[in-house]
Amino acid sequence: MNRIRPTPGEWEILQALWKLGPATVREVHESIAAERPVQYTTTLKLMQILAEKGLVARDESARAHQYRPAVEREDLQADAAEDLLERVFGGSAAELMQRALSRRKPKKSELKELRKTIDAWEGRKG
Amino acid sequence: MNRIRPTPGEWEILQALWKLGPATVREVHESIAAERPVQYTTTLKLMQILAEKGLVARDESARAHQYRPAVEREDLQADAAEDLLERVFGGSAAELMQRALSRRKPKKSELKELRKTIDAWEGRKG
DNA sequence: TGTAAACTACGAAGACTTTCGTTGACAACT
DNA sequence: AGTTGTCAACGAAAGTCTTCGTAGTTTACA
Repeated sequence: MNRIRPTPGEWEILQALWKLGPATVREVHESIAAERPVQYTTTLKLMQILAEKGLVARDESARAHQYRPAVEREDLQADAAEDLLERVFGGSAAELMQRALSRRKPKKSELKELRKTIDAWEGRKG
Repeated sequence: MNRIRPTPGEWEILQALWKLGPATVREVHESIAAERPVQYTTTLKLMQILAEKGLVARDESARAHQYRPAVEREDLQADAAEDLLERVFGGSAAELMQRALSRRKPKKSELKELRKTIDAWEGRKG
């Protein structure tokens, strides 16, 4: 029940790690710096904090440490989604869905995918 | 494009105001204090901050000021949902959906409602 | 060997958030 | 009039988050 709530900065690092696979600070930093201006030591610090918190693991055998996520992406995503669902949508998934797409004119393919997700549920359980 | 991001404490107040309708600090406070322990002045301070930020309006003509939301609930919810969608789910609504319900065994009625929401979209636009 | 480059570690500033105590005004009651 | 209760305003402490500079170490190489 106790949710892990990475900060926005921490999410950014984690997303980069999931995208890159095990990576050094330098690699993560360049991935992020391609999107927005940020100093190397800022990225480093965030990654050290994540390591302290146990959200990433690191291999220190090489001089440039290798980092990798130490938690399942799906679990963190579920934590985040549930948190929003409860705090902001009073538990109504339909409302969450509706608001998430309300300003966005979802594509047909997206709707199809959503339908498929729901079908999978229906099949799995009532 | 610039999203309004109430803090968790601010959300709590806003939810109470949407539930209660225009209300005094005392009323909001008692609604919240029924859920968790909190001092009156804490609630007051949050509401003053919300007023400063323009997220609530207040009528000061009576001694006990009357507060009401000054922004649309739907807009704030959309801001919050979009933020999560982008930051955590890379824009994939289907994944958001899936994670939001993954540990929850959604009820049939809930799935039906979701389907209805999607149908509404399909009808409104492709 | 000595200088430059690449790293990690560390600390700290500045902003934001939450929480609450204190103060002073006003009101109600005795 | 004096005491008690309710209210808004304010300030400030404690915690968190982001950001970056500085220091010190190791590696590369001229």
